[in-house]
Amino acid sequence: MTLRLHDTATRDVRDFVPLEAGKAGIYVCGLTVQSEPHVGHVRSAVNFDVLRRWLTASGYDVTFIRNVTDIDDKILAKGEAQGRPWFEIAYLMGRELDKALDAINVLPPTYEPAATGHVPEILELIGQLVSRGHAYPAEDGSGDVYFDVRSWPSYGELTRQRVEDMEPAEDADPRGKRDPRDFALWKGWKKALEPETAAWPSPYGPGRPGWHIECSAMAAKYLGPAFDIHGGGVDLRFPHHENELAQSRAAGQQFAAYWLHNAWITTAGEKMSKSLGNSLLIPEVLKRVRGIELRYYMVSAHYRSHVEFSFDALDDAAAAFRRIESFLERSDAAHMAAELPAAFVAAMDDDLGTPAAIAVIHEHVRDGNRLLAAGESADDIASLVVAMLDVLGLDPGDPKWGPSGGSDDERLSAAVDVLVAGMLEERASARAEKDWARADAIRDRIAAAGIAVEDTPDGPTWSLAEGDA
RNA sequence: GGUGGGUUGGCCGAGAGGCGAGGCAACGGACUGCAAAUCCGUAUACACGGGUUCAAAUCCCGUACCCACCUCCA
Repeated sequence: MTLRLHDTATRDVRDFVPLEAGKAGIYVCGLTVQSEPHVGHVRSAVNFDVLRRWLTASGYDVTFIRNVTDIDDKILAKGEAQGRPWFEIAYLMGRELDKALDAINVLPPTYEPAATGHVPEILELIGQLVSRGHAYPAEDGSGDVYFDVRSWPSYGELTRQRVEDMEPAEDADPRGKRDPRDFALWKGWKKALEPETAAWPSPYGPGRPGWHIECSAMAAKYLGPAFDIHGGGVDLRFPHHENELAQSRAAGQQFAAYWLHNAWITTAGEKMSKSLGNSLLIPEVLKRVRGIELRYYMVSAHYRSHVEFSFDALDDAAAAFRRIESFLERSDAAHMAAELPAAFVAAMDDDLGTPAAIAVIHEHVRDGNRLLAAGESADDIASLVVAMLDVLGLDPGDPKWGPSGGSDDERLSAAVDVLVAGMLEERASARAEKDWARADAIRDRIAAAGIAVEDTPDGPTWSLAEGDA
C-alpha cells in the first residue's frame, strides 16, 4: 500500500507520487509572528510535523520548509503601539513560537526562511510578473504593485471560485487597482505612518513585500519551481494559497503538486484568533497538561477534522495517554527498530489516519497488559508501541521530553524518592503485622502530598498523582 | 450571493453499503487486607423526513441546525 493524501485542489484522496523518487519537498505556511502562540496556532505545526515524520519513516528524504512572516500590518501596528521597533516584536514572538513548538516536540524545519530575508527574490519574482503582463504598479503613484487577477484566467482554480462571484472586500484599499480583487505584491512605503526600517528600495519605490508573494518566492528558492506538497490551515486556501498559486504559475512555475489543509481548533465554536484571554496560550495550557499530552490530544483527531477544544477533552486525552505510558513503564521496550504493525502503516498511509493509528497502539497496549497480567514478558509489544509512538512524535522515552540532567526536577525527584521509600518501608512492616490502620494512614499521608502508591509483585512504587501535581 | 465542510452513544473521536475503531467516564466480575493499576465482561449511537438496496451511520433527494473562507487569521 502506498501513501494516499487528500488534495484540496482535486478534492479527493489520491496516491502520493513524488516528483522525484524517494524525495519529498514540503512547504508549509508558518505563522505571522505578531502575537503569542495559542493552541490553535500549533495544531497546524503538529499536523504537518506528523506528515513529515511519516514520510521520513516511509523512507523519503524530506525537505521541509516552514516560513516565518516577520513583517506585516499587525506587526508594524503593534510596534507602533508599544513604542518598540517592529523587528523586536517579530523576533520575540518568533522565539515564543519556537519554545511552544519545542514543548510539543515539533521538529525544526529543514529551513525556516523569513520574509524580510528574501526581498531580492521577491522583487525578482514581481519583476517577472510585471514583464509578463500579470502585475502592474499602482496607477495612483502609491508605490504599490498589484497582481492583475483578470490577466490570469485560471484564477480561482484551487478553491473553485469564479472571480465574478467573489465579494470585493469592504476594507480593501481601492487606490490604484484595476479590479478590486487585485491583490498587493508590493506595498509602497507610507512615509507618515510606517518607520523607515520597514521599507526596502525597489524599482517601484521604497516599500515592503505583500504577504502572498513571500511564500511563492521562498518556496521556489528552497524547493524549486515544482515541488510536492504545500500545506497550511484551511483559512489559507483563499486568498493566500489561491494567490500563491496564481503568482507562481503566472511566472511560469509548476508549483505544488498536492495541497493539504488542516482544520481548525475552536472554542465554543469560535476561532481562536479573536481575543479569548490568555488561557489558551501554550504556556498556560502546559500548566495543566504536559507537552506530550497536548500533542497526543492534537494527534488523536484527524487533521482534517474540526476540533472543539475543551479542557475536559484535553484531560481525557491525557488520561488515555497515561494508560499507554504506564504500560511502557511496566515493561521493557528493547528499542530496536521494530517493524511497524501493518494496521498502523495502513492507517497512516490512508491520509494520515492518526485516530486509527492510535487505536492500533491502544490495542497493542491491551495485549501487552494481558501478557503482564499473566506474568509473561510484554517487551516485544512494548517495542512495537514505542516504534509507533515515535512516528507520531509521542515516544515518552524520547530524551526531548525528559528533564535535562542535573535539573532541579531530577534532584527533587531523587530527594522525594528517599523520603517516600522510608515511609513505604514503614508501611510494609505495618502490613506485615496486618496493622491495616497504620498502613493506610501512611499511604494517606503520602497521598496527601500528591503522590500515588501502587503495589506491584515487585513491591510498592510511587509516582506523582494526576491533576494537581 | 459564491465556495467548502459538518451534525455518531454520558463525553471525546474514527469509520463511509453487511462483521459495534479506540479512549475517557459508568456499571458488574477477577485480582487485592482495602485500594490503585491491570484483566474479563456489560450498556448506551449515527440531526430529521423520504428514497435506492436482500442490506444504509455509510449512496440519492429534501429539511433543519452549525461552522469556515470570499484579499495580509493556522
